[in-house]
Amino acid sequence: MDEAYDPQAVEKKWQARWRDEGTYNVDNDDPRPSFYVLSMYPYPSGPAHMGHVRNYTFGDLIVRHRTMQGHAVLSPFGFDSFGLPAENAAIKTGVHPRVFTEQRIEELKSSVQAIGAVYDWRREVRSHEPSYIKWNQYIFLRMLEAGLAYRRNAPVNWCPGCQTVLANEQVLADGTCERSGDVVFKRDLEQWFFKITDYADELLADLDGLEWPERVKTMQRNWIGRSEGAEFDLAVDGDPDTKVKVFTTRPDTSFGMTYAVLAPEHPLVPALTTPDRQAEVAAFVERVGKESEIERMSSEGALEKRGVFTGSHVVNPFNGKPVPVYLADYVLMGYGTGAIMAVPAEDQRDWDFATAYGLPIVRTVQPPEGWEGEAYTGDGPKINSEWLDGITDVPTAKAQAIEWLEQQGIGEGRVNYRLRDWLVSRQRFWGCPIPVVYCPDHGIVPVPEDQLPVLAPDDVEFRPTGESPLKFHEGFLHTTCPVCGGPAVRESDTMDTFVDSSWYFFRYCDPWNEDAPFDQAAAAKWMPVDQYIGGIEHAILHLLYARFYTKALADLGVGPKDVREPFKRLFTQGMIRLGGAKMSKSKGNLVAPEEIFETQGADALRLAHLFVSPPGDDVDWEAFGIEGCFRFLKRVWRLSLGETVENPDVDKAAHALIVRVSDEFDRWSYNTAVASLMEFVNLLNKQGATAFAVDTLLLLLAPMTPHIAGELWERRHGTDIHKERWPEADPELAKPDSVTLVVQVNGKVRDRFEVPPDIGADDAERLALSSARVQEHLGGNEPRKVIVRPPNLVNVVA
RNA sequence: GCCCGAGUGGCGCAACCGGCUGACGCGGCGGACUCAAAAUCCGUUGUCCGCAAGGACAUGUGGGUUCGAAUCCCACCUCGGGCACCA
Repeated sequence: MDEAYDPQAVEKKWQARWRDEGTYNVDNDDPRPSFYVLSMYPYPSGPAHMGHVRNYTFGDLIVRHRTMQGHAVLSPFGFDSFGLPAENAAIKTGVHPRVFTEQRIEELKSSVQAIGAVYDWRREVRSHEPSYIKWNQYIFLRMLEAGLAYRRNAPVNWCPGCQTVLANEQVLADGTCERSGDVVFKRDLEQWFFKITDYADELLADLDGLEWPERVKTMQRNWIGRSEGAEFDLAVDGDPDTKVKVFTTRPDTSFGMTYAVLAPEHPLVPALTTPDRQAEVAAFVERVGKESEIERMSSEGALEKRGVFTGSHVVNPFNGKPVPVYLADYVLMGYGTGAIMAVPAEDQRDWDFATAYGLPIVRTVQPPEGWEGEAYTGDGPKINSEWLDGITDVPTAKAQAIEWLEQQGIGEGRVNYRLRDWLVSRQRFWGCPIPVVYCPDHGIVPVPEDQLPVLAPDDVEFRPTGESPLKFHEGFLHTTCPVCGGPAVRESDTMDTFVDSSWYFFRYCDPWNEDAPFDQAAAAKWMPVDQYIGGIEHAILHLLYARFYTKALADLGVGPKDVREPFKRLFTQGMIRLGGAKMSKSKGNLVAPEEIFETQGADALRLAHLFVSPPGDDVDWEAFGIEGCFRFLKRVWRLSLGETVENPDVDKAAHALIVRVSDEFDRWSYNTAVASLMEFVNLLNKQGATAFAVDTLLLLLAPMTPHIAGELWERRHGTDIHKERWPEADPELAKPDSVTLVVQVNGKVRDRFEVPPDIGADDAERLALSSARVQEHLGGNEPRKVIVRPPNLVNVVA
């Protein structure tokens, strides 16, 4: 009994057992009801940090809890093992990215196991392995075949110092290259895209059915950015065959159009520029072309410098009046039609521009009485709008304007999205090669399926040029055309690593499959993921791409037809800070989980993560009550191995505890669940521990602190607690014998009574009025009113 | 600027449906054990007044609804996050 709690010994023993026994392996024909729990697969960056620990603690708790509840729980793990850091390391040290990456994987894997988190390791997936690359490429080709993957010329970030394209993430906030410090500018290049915009509407609509945090759904809605409006033609004044197409969300305001604006890159700019405006327009277009995205998007800067008059006019089809055509840097070629009608009275930005350039302002919506603002964007009756006048609300006017455009045959109702197609090609080595070749005679030719995977060669040289070594590897580059057998060139770009992470959760269902990315029936058994867990930083990119992929796979016949959303429930955990700052390697303020494993142990650390705050909140490491949790576990240890007593009151409390903690687990209220267990241990220390109480305590602790729970249960019973069922309370015993009746006078607590839970209203009132303290506060007067809420409260109103 | 979210002891937080504010833990204070320390255990701990019994005041600020508000409504302040020329 005097043996002290030794977390290191206990944790090592149980981790080895789970690994060797495969306790949490689960087969695809498991008859129990299935449940899929998944933590986002990590980029392997070395040993786990506190963020990982937090993530995997919640995931593991759910895996173990659901298993105890009788589910077959799929809990796989893998690695997002392609990516830039490994390539940068290769350039610096000459070590091949694979060697570098696999070392990091082993480090991360071993510290994930040291947390005590359990997975079916037979299903491990690593995105850099040929078996994954093959099916990643296969899906790409299916996308290509279906027209969902395409190649086109697009403006991308170009760094002149590195002589290469950069990902958006590599461009710093000030518009410079993170590596060379050069100013990045836009350059047109042939790139591969996925047609995610085909799914814009479905991606938006299906958000409604997901049990995700509202803010993540809102972020996705904003990102997709659906707007309804109309598209119509403006004929050029004096040249009616040339038309400028504009998009607007407010066709009802068209009578108030006093000018039109084109993006500087708009193809009609040369045709619309009159000879006398030539020099000024050319200078403006050149200047905007040289501006970084940051400068251009900045709302600072004098409006007078942000536009230029072309010299031409277009005709407003609504009233036949000509209006001047300007160029402005704030009109973007990539959205809508790259041209707008400007209605300064109902759009603040147009108002500002019109004011700066002395252009007229005509209101078409009557602002409310006392309106003192400038542009009015609210609802109201139409004015100055001929046949729209008299309509009292904007939506009706909008619909009529669209109807008119369609009747006239010059425009139509139209929906636009902010969402752009997904640029997936990267000029990098350490990624999944794009499996196509370019033939002089046959153009883009997919690599035949039986030649997959296309693997990058190992004998490459990593040079600090910023360019992919694949581009210089003659043996890789030169191949033959699968169609004609003639000489052809391989694509040397690789895929964005977000492609890898867009379907790995399907592969986990059937990672052994050699004939397909995964078997449909296996995927249908587990998918969608019942509980997905990860960081909020993936709120848009990964989660949107994975949703797109799931829909596309279903439509391609690769995925199960009915699985159109990958993640039914999503939980995003908070960030870990230290002294207010975000915890990160670069800031050097990392607390290594190893330090805790070697002292208080993984169980104490897990418990501290659960206890410190509600799971979704950001937490500060300084707030962690790791000592208190360690102390608590030591008490549990002593209590469980000590003498037990008989005490029906304590057994009763244990039944109540089961009800309470089960409810707290269901509500993700893990911090209060820990508090409940601590309170219970305090009770056992005072009133003595019964055998049932200790067993209950250990069962409830098992998902949270699995090592110590396993050890103590084994010492008490010789069996494995992790094969036990989650306890169930006897509802009769869980009911309290008495409750506290609070007696208030005028809403202030003046007395308390212990009463039976089924006390009647009359008895409660009588008891309350019998209180000397209540009578004192009544001062001899009759109460004006008595509110009775048995069995908890009586409020006497004096 | 717009859209979310949050403000409760010295600190992390709890109070689930409008009904005992501060559970649980950290920290502090006092004590036991010890030559001493660590570990462990016990007590105490919102503020103010009072010897005490007790009382008053307390959930960012100001109003409101209600027998009763941390909780609901209105206005404002502060902090955190997201979006930000998207026509």
